[in-house]
Amino acid sequence: MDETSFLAGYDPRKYAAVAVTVDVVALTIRDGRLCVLLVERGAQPFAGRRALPGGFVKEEPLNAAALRELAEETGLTPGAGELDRVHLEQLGSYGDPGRDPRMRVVSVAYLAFAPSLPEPTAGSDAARAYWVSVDEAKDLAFDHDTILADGLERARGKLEYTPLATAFTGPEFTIGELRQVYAAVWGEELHAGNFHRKVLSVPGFVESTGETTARGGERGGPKAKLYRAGDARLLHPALLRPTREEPVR
Amino acid sequence: MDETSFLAGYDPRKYAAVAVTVDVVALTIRDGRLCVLLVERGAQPFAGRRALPGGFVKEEPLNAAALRELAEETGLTPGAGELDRVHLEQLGSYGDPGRDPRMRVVSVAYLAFAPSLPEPTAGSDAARAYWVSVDEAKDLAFDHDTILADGLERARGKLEYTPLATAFTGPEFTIGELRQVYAAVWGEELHAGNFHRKVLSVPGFVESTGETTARGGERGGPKAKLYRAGDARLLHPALLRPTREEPVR
DNA sequence: TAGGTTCACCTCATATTGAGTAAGACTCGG
DNA sequence: CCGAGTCTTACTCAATATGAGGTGAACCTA
Repeated sequence: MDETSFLAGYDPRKYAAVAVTVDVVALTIRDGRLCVLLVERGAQPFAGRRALPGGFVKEEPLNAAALRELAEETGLTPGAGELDRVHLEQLGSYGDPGRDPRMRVVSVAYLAFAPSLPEPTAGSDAARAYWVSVDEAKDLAFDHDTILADGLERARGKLEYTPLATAFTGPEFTIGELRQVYAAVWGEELHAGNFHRKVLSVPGFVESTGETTARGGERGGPKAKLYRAGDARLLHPALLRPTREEPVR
Repeated sequence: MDETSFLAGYDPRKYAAVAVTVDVVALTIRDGRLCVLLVERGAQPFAGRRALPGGFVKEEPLNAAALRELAEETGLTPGAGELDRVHLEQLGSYGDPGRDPRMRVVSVAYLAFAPSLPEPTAGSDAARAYWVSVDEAKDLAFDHDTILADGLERARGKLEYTPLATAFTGPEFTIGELRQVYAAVWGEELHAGNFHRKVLSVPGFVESTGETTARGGERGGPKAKLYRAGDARLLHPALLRPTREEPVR
């Protein structure tokens, strides 16, 4: 059988007993705290419970579906530049039978890093969406607790060996702001002097704009130099998390 | 319409035009070369082309589907212990429209590390499967070239910060054998003295059995001490690849 | 037995890190 | 306007990790 006649007699519906969705772990930093975008579910199952934003994949690539869902829930429009600075990467797929009580659903999870975005405005799909500190994001619907935990662990690791912390800041930032991103994601303070030395010593991590902030910090301190993201895609050597005591056994 | 209302009263057979498969990048080391398990496709599309082993997901978890496909293609039986030492992890999902000419197929790719396994025996499903040096694994069906490349990059990275190199060896191994695993996966020789020092200095990487090999190496040299895998799940500090010259920009 | 190979150590120079100190520049509250 | 407190930036110093190379003895094959 040649390929043409094979395709002609092929019935896709024969195999399709599985639905494919995308779920998005969208992270941002608000007031120095790492936050995740959640939606309130309106219908069964898990009605009233919070969940990660997501939905069915249409005739589009998987990452396009994730970006579309993110745009719909935040009320921001892709293509208008608002989501250009969002970093999006695939996290993994979750497809255990029974993870959705109605049918077999395989969900492709995505991880997004966003600069501080506005609170989703009412009046749209996004009305049910809001940012929640990751510490308070528990008891989510489906297996979204697991997906969120995996996303957080991935994010923490990514900050070690990639310059993606800059995806959480504005286009220009100070070393202190960058340090606060690391502190929020890792959940611990960093030694300011060593961090400063390290960031400037890794080639391609940041580049100076030659400018400084117009004012000092809110609580004092001198004007800080401004930087923008460099062209490195990997940090070498990496910026390792402070002593995780013993390595995971 | 949100996910919930969409799913209510949903008949998957009626609408779903998407199928879910698993594909497996199974790696092993044969004669000092990193090899991947490929199958020869017998049916359209891509009949006669080589492809990664894989197939449709049944009523089972995704990782179980991957292990089942691996077992079917190698002729080994899960549960009989032969596949117990195989490390299996999810690599990622590939779902671009058009990647399969028949219909929308989302494939969840898995990465497997196996000790040197026998050549798949004829007479079974596995008759069409064989190990191929990764250097010669090109022009695969579907987007399997991309999946393989992603798997190789993941494997190379995993060796840096996890003790998974031991998944390529037998239960007991010498430091030299372990070094050859790294050399095969990374594609470059390592400094024997420094490697030896490093492996023994990382807590939990390997533990001594107190035994030595019965004979020296085939080409000379003293009997080597034997080790088994330790209980660490992460290497700290990591065992970094030799200078990748400039970091990836 | 000769020659080459490998293992298990070792040294030494250089990088990198964690911790602490310090000089100024700046803010805010009084 | 003053003083207390904050923050940036830069420095030192010790401990640790890495890259390169060397040594002696065990062991193989020829």
